[in-house]
Amino acid sequence: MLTIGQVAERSGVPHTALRFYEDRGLITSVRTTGNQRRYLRSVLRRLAFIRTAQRVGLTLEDVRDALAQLPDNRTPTKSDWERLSRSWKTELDARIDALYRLRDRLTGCIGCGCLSLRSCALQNIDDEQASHGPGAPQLKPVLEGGTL
Amino acid sequence: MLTIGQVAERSGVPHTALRFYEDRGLITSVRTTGNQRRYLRSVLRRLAFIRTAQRVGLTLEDVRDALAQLPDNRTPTKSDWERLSRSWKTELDARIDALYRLRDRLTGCIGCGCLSLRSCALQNIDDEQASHGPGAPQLKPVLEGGTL
DNA sequence: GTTCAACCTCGACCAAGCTGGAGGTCAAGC
DNA sequence: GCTTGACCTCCAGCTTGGTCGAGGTTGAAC
Repeated sequence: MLTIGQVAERSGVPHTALRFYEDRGLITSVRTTGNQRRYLRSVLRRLAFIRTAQRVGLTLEDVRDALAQLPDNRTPTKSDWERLSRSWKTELDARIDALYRLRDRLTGCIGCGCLSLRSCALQNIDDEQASHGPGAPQLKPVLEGGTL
Repeated sequence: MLTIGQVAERSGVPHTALRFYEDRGLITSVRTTGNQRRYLRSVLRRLAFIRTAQRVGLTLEDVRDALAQLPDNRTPTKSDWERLSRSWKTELDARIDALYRLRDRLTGCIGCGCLSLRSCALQNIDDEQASHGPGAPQLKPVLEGGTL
């Protein structure tokens, strides 16, 4: 069993954040008779998961919901993992796609020579939209990644 | 030139957010003699860029810094684009990698059968760490995506 | 020339994701 | 048994990324 200080040191997550995560139900601890927190080593894995997920733009609520699917005090079954994985895969795939589009639009734009606002496809997205006729909102699909 | 209402409708970005973005220097407008905002159509492209970037976890400050590299009132040169692209590519690549690892750990875990805490690699990351000896913090590389 | 939706500013407020301090307790070492 | 650093519980405050409402102005249409 690890103290909060040991977990903070090993995980690189400040003790203040550890209490905050516990408060929000992302991690759990047991208490000593003197009311101090003690953590299972498995909390380090959860913390790695949490921080990675956060770094790629998922909220703590997303993470909490995902982790809630994993049992705390029994061995996770195959279907535990399947449920967690299924629910995340779609979201992660969508984010990966969005990143690719963002990156490729940028690097692609170098390739195109991009010396003019008039001749660059990236520059002229909204002109294309305008040419579809006035009035109807056309940006939504763009925002979803269609033609950024 | 578009009014704030037209931009809001076409982009799907609330007018409150548009003023907020302008305040933070992410977009610009010109004013009518009566002090109302008018936008170039190119603001729609910027908004698409902003929302996509946000969705994948970049901050408005990241976006502002990137967009600041693009000239507002002249045609961007090839080197304008190269600079923007270079500075983002590394960051985007890193985020894409992190997402892949997160996703593959999850889906990979289904494949492994994962019926036991003892036999699952994902479950045992921290045990491996512990086996490197006590004391030294080992999670940082995990957090960076090394072994989640 | 009046109407009225759409616009303006400004400041309060919100939620998420924390940090830091005050004031007090625990526990391992001397 | 006393010290001292690590721990505890509040709770206030910070930053980011906005929203909402009050109170006033603009401008296109009738």
